[in-house]
Amino acid sequence: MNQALIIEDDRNIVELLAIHLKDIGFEATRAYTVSEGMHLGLTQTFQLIVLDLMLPGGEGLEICKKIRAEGITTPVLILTAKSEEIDKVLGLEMGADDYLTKPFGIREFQARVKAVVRRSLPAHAQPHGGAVGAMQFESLMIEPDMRRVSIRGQRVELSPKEFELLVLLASHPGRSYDREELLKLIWGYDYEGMAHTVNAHINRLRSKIEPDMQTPTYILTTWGIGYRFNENL
Amino acid sequence: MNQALIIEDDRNIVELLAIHLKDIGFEATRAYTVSEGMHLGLTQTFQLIVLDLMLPGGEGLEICKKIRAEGITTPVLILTAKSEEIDKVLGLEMGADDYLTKPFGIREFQARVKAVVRRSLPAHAQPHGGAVGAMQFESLMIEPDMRRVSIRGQRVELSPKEFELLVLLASHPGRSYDREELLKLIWGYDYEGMAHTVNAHINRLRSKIEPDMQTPTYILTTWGIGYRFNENL
DNA sequence: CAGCCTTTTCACAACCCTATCACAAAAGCA
DNA sequence: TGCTTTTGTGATAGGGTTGTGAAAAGGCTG
Repeated sequence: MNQALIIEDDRNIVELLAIHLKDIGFEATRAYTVSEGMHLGLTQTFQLIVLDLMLPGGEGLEICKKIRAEGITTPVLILTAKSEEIDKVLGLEMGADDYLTKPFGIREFQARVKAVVRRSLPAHAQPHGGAVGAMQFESLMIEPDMRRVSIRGQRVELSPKEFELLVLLASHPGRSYDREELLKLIWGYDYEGMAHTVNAHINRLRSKIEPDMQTPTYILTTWGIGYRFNENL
Repeated sequence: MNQALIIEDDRNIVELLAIHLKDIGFEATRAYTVSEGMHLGLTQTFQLIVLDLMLPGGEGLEICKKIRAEGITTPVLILTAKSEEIDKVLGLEMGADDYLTKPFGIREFQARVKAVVRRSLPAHAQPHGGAVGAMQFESLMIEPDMRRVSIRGQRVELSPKEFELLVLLASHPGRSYDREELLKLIWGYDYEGMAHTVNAHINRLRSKIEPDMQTPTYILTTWGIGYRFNENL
């Protein structure tokens, strides 16, 4: 399994990241301070480093700089608070590969991790470009790469949230997600909204893709829990 | 598949180039130093060499010179920082076929690669006349090779950015590109401008090719994401 | 079958995103 | 160099999306 180094002082976030890194094939090593992170980063080998910029006891960027100075090319994904957007430039100049502003959605985190890691691999190890990951269920076609959803070849206009919900659910047919989980995954790990919001979005999504709203074909309700994508298609 | 040699010390750029060379049919061999590059360039056969001028441990141009001295005619595409424009003359005199200043847009990189490689092939291997790869959508005709766009046979004058945007979008109808992606592809891999800039260009482009600005025919908006070319034409 | 809890549906205000215009800076050209 | 075109960005108006309340409908439990 791939090794990831998380350098972040907020333990809740560390565990959250660790869990979702595991989903996509990473085992996480944890560092809660700059010195810890620096030490681990220089002495062990990782396929990914996740680095919080705002760390007590030192500027997070120093780690990035130092690691690059040592000739280590491990992809680095930087986490930064919203107000520090200026650091984007700085981060990329220091050798970071991508950055994410808090609070971010877990799905976006996973997507960015996959992207930077993919870039770090040699070209011949790349999965083929184009329509990778297209999914079809009866007359519903989902093409995440093109950001297109169509029914019987006819494109359906989905809002960002609707699209993300559909892709997430359709990626794991039969698995039920409760509303809190969906909020974490799509809205962000510390989103302060009501779970009820998810209902409204599912409702709007269904109205766009379901032939019959009374008896949904694709997005089913797991009563008392949340929603799932129909696994019998 | 064609073989390309990339000689460049920044690994991020190397991988970026490798990925996009693959798009246009090249398999990349990587060299991170002058000596590596020199050795590979002299001992293996490539259909393309991409060479960074600013390499640690030696003048990049030496590689070019040496290779040409050995009678190797592989097309060489030179990468150079903006301030070193003087080197253009020098590079071309040393036997380079084209050059590109950093940061460059991925699309431009691909276009230049295609151009130098095409020039290096014998005349009978050339694709036929100018209209190769022309695209027509209703009354809109796009001829990338001739850098010409026309509506009902009437030529439309597009600025460089407008033209590139149109060709890129029209090359993948139905696929949505977000603004950041367009900036990367057309403006350059580390362009630091605002995504909002894309809006302005799309707006100007539309005003030149769309019959009705209120309901665009060709360039559609993917709300919350970016733009796409109409796939139903 | 009644009561309670969950989900669905609808409406709407606040918010965010896009379209558009204007203008200054930058780049290209003569 | 001076002129023209292109380009980047701010400001603003308009439109779509989103979050939430409230009521209706549906399912579970005793």
